[in-house]
This record gives sequence, C-alpha cells and structure tokens, in this order.
Amino acid sequence: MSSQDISYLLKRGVAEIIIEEEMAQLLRSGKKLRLKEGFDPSFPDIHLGHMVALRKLRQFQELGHQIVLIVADWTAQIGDPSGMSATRPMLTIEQVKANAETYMQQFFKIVDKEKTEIRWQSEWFGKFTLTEVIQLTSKFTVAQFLARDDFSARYKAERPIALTELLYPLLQAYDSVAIEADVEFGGTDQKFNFLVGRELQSMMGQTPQQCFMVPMLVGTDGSQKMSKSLGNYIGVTESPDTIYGKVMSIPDSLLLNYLELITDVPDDELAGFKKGLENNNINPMELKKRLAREIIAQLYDQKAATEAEGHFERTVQRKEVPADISLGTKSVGTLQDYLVKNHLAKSRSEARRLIEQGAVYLDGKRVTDLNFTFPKDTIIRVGKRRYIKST
RNA sequence: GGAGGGGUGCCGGAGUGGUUAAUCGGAGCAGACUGUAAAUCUGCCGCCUGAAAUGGCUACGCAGGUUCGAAUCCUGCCCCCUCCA
Repeated sequence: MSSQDISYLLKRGVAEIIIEEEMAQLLRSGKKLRLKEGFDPSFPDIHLGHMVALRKLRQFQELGHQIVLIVADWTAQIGDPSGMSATRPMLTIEQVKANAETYMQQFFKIVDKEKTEIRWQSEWFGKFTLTEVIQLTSKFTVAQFLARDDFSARYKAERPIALTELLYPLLQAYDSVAIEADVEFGGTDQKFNFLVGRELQSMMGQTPQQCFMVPMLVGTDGSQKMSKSLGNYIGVTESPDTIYGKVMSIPDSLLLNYLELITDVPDDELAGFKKGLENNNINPMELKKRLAREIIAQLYDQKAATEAEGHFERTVQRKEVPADISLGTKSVGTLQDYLVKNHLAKSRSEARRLIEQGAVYLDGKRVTDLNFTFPKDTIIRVGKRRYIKST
C-alpha cells in the first residue's frame, strides 16, 4: 500500500502507536496481521466513544487484515481498574452469553462480521491451573504494576486497589499470547494493559504486539470521556432521531474533534471547517447537522440520516407539533392531575412546578392555572417537546 | 492483632443540639435568549395538602436512648476505607 495510505491509517484519529515505525513496516510487509480487540461482557453497550477504535479496525480489515474479537468472560469478573468502580458483580454464564450477543450485534454494525474471528477467554483460562496462574503472576513485580498511572494515583491517594485488579492487565496480556496478536486496539486508557501484553509476549517467545491507541472521545457533556455510567454517551443502537438530537446537543467546541474521530470527512475539508468556524464563516449548527448525518449514515443509512434531520428541523427548530402524538387518558379532572396521570410529571409537586413555570401549553397556549380543565382532543405540550393528546 | 477515618438527598460533598428539607458543585427539569436539544442568564429541583401565606408527612447506614427539640449527643449493631504489625 502507498505510504500516503499508511500515513492516513496511522495518523487520522490516532493518539499513539507503539512502536509506530514497526507498525508502518508491518503494513508495508504485506503480512496479514492479527488485530486484537477485547470486550468486557459486563457492559455490552457500544457508544460513539468505542466507535473511534472500531472504525480503525474496520479500515485495517478492509486492507485484508484479520480481526480477532475476544469475549473477555474471565476478566469481566474482575473489574477493569481504569474506572471509578472497583468490583463488579460476577455474571452468570447465561448473562455473559446474552451480553456477548448484544455486543456483537452492535460491533458488527461497524466491523465486517464475515472477516472476524471470535474467541472466548474461557477457551484458554477455562483450563488454567493454579500453577499456571502463579507462573503468570511471577513474571511481574508489584513495582511494575504500581507504575500504572491509575494504580499509582489511587495508591498515593490512599484509595483501595483490589488485588484482583492487578490480575486484570495480566489476563488481558495473556489473551494476546493466546491468539498471537500482532496489534492490539483500544483507547489510550488501555496503554498499560497493552504494554504488559508486549512484555508477556516477548517473555513467551512471541513477537511483541503493536499497540494502537485512539483518543478518548469526550462525551456529550463536553468535559468527561464518553461513558455509559456518566450518562454522557450516544449509543450506536439508539434511534436515528435520538442520535441526531444528541449530536446536536454536544457543545460546539467538540465539533471538529467528533468529525475527525468518527467520520471520514477528509482532512483538508476539516482544515477548512476549522478556519470557517474561527472567522465565523461557518454556522456551527449547520456543521453539527452534517456531523449528525455522517454518524447516522454510518450506523444506519443515508435515508435514515435525512429523515432524522427532517424530524429535528420540524420538532426542534420549527417547534412543529409532531404528526404522531400519543394519546392520553380522557380529559377529566384538573390539568395538574392530568399531567401526573399521563406520566408527564412524576408527582403532583412536579406537575405544579411545570405549570407554574410556564412549561405547559394547551393547543399552543400557555396555561398556568393548575386547575384548568379542557375538552377532548386538546394537544398538551410539556416542556420543549413532549406532547400528548387528550381523549 | 493494633490505631485511625468514614457511612448525608440522583452523584460528589458541607454541616456536629434548634433559625436545616438540610450550604455548595454536578446532573436533571423549566423559562429567557439564540444560528442548534451549543453557549449564556434565570428559576425549580423529597412527597402530600392549599389560590396563597401556610400546614402535614418522610429523610441524613440500621435499631434503640437522652432531650422541649438531634443529621448533629449516648448505646448496640451492620458496612466501607487507610495506616502500623
């Protein structure tokens, strides 16, 4: 492949590659590479943050390389140290299988299933003996593991580090040995685990894998990394309308970053956008719409993207009443009670608040009377976009 | 084994006898504004009652107790964490 293609593959949307020069050589060599990607079945939901690495995998796949997807059913029981949560509940085999199923459905929205090899950790760890576990652990020292920034930070802060957490990188590293990985893919938060993989491989007589790390995508809140537990994520299986809306709600400052990491908009075009935004020649809203379309087109298709855009323009921008309003109960009782009964408010207090704050419209007219009564076929709007029709 | 720290509302985190439904930040919701469900500003943000001032109930790990009155003091219990060994 051309050096230009290699450069794109190794630069666009990439945080760090260890070792970049070797990686480039491997690509030039024409060898079919084994690309490792692991996933923890405790969290089977894929969001745009995961998409960054998955899109890279896809690009490699299109060049003929072999993806090996590892279902980390053993490490799932340990809990990845990268997060705030320490221990996770053990999953039953059924749960793991169900989660793996859900995960793969999403995974193969981006990656080609036909060209993917799926392996379960239990294939190798299932027959591990204590002796082997001890042999594995004996290859590393506590100091080595304490070097990991997450561990050292917690250690310094006198926060707990579960013993099993130290095992996590080890098991993940052994996966690389088991499948003889040439490259491992993931976010920068995986760096330590990847490096342990390299070390272990070389100790066991294999060529150390290359570590391919993509940046962490910032979540819709604009500050923290996208994660399900923080609630700032956009899931790949969410409806086009929802994805569109959520994309439109990201801060403008994230625009270019998203375009770079999860779309194929060419680099030179991105440079143009950057300039345009700086000197106000580009309306961020328009660009964000483009971003939303690009994302939906990847996850669904062009048509879905256009439709979602139409939906957004009608309901949000022009505040039109949607065509398919769900029907509420009969128009009996006061407005306050009606909102509660139809789940537009969680409690009477909340219903009162909404009405008093002017969030409730009947047939387009704001109503602030709690005890207002109204006939059937009245369209009730609460907040910006929740509608119901009385019967 | 020893010493110490801690369990507060969705989350983080104040508060050590009343004026505390509980400072503050985040999240969430609403309003205004807007070129967007961006940003910004404002308000709300346990539940019930009332048009409203108000009133009532529930709440600060669990169970009791002291007190006119406790998230705050005492007793017991449960759970978590750190350090030393």
